[in-house]
Amino acid sequence: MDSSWPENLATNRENVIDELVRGREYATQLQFILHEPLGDHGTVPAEDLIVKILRSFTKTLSLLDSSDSGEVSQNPATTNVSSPCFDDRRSENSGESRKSPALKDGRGGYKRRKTSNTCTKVTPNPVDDGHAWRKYGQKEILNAKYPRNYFRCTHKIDQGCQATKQVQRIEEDPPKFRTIYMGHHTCKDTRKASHLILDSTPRGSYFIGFESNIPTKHDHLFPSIKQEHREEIPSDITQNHSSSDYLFSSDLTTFDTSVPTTMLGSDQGDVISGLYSCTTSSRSLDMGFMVGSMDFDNMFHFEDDGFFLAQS
DNA sequence: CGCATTTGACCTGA
DNA sequence: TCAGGTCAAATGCG
Repeated sequence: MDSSWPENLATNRENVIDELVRGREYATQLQFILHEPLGDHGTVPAEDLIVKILRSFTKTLSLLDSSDSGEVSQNPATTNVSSPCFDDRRSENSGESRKSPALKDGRGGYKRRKTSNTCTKVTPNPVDDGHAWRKYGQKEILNAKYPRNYFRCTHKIDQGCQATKQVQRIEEDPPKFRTIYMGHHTCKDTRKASHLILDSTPRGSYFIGFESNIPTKHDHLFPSIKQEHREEIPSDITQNHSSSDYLFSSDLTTFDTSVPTTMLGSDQGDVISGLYSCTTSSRSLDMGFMVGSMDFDNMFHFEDDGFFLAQS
């Protein structure tokens, strides 16, 4: 971020902050209600709050959109910042556009995605985002020491989930892995939600847990991913920072808050920006929140032009 | 036997 | 033209 937001953006920025603060308040109220679901709040107020929260986010996004935040996307893809998280490129649907009739083996024929709408994350070890991934390719990259690994959601076939990610080791000594998320999970991966709920609920607190810093031996690079499913979140999540990382990024993101909500605005923002560089050029925010025992990721999806309730 | 990974071929965008 | 992204046959593993 360079410190120079255009002046006319200053107001916009204030508005954005204002909206975010408001949204946070709504979320806090909602959290309160969720803790007493049987109270006299009933479900209607909760839904009402949800609507307000969504509206707040929408407004924020549109503000950001209008200001065309020049702060982000100037980062090259090689940094840990990248363009928007939500990936609408999937409309082209890589696999389905195989057309070339004269294919040997019937291979190839896909539409290569453009490098847009991705969310990049750099971590000390391959991440587990709670989703099930299946490796579908590996490629040596020019000028890169390590090959890049390509993963798609395991539910691509059965649920048509279009989420993919690329994982590449970028450093050896302090091990560093760059994970690029693309696409949007449309699958219902109940595993993630249930784990998160189970793990976090008892604590009753909130906190953003990201990377598991448990040093893994990358004997084969992505032990966790290889299993292609579930790295469970160890139940001793308290003593270790939560082991799975719960991203703040497109879809793979789950916001595991475990810090008092009052902290949400400031400190965690730093944490987030340190690990993730998901850019939200507005339209592409897709975050999942863990509030109390509720996984927002299962409730909302942030779509291109707003949000919609995905039900719960 | 079913499913995941490996790996070389193929295709596309720059 | 080439680097990168994806496909799918072959292979391995549980």
